[in-house]
Amino acid sequence: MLDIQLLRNDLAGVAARLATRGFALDTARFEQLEGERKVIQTRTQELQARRNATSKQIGQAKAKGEDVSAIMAEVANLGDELRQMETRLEQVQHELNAFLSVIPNMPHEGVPAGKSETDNVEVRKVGNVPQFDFEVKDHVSIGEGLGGLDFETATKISGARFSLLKGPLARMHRALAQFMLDTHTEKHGYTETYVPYIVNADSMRGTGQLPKFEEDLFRVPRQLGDEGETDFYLIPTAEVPVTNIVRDSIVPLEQLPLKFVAHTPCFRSEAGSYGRDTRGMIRQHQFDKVELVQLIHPEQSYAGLEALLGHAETILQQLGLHYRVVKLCTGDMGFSAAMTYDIEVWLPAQNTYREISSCSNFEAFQARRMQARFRNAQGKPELLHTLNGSGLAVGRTLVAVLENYQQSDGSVVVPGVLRSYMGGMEVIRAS
RNA sequence: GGAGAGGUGGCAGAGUGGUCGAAUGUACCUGACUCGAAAUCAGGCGUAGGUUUAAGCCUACCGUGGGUUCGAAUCCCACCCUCUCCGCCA
Repeated sequence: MLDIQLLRNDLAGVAARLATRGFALDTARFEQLEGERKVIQTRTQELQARRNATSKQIGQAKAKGEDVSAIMAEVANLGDELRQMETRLEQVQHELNAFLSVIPNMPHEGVPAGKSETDNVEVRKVGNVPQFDFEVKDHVSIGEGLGGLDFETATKISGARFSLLKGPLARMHRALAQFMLDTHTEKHGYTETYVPYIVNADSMRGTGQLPKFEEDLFRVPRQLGDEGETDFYLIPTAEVPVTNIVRDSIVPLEQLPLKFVAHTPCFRSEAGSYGRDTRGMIRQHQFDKVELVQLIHPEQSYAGLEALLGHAETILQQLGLHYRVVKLCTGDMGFSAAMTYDIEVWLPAQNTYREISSCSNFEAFQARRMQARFRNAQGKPELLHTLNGSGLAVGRTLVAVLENYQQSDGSVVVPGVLRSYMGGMEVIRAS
């Protein structure tokens, strides 16, 4: 959510910056709602003040045993108008809130302007494109050849866009997650967390998945008595439960930055992605991810983003995988982000780079929705900045390892850093 | 699932219809005393919003939402959460 004060003070400026990411801000609508709000709120508060003063008089008069019927008659007339005004004010504020909550974040000045992913800017390439002296297979062929990847059975059990891992591949999947967690906690100073995978709507609103992107989520209905039926949601990323740790709270200055890492499954409906990445485990309804989250002082958030990006990159470097970092352009960024870097790993079978991590600074956008604050040097509560990034997507990392470490005989070499997590196994061969 | 207790400021804890945004204690800040500290004394100390050049004035907030009333922390209803005991359970 943007700061409403910013819209009041510099509506044209906000509209201009939002336009760079392809969002047309309805300034006329805002001005109309704001104007209405102003008039109604002032009037409402005026009436409330009068009611309060009069009621106080009644109390005092009664205490002295005086007759209060005259004052009572006076205040009786107030009631109707006040009720009307209060109702109207509530409506207008709801409308304003709904209007604000679907406005995306403003891109940081350092974000390149552009319309789509073709306008993203490559920041760096790390490592080299691996060369093969045989025809490379994709991870599906490799995995099925090894007897460890079984989409047919997964489809029987659940349906499309699910996968089933067995044997050494399942173990490598676990090894990857362990390796990532250990690296981030031991080398990068993150606190490991175990969090709920099912969350309430408030948490989804806090990080910006709701109200705009409900169709991307899996919703879990629950019955609570007759009326109070509130639905749960499966998390689409650990960003949601982890960032919401600080929702509605004030963090002491000396505790910043808070750095959390969590390994969770992620659930996405993938509505609207029919026909895309249907082969393999690139795009699934359920996948594991190790997520990095930082809750940080506003002055440090951009330095923090670079650091967090580096933490994610470390994993790929340790695994010996070639990748590149791209800075997303204004038109390609997610709803809540002010700046985003994607890390794209090289997949030889597709002869291209594929996203394996996305690291963003949300500035105060999420914090404002969540009322996540810290106590600044002056002792006043101030909004935090929030950062998060994948460190990394486990399923896609497994894909990258299978494809980049394949050998001509169909076996796969286990990267050195994973071997201790796999009982010393050096090569995965067909059983 | 059954029975009971409870949710008030950073914390503890009063307050059961009127001057209560809320006693008191504690923590914290400022000042006095002191060489300094402790103790003591005095003062200050919630959040959000509106309005104003500003000082200020005003509004809302006592788990959440509704209701009764001229007036609600206080009364009524629903819900959420916490705790205790019993049952069940990984």
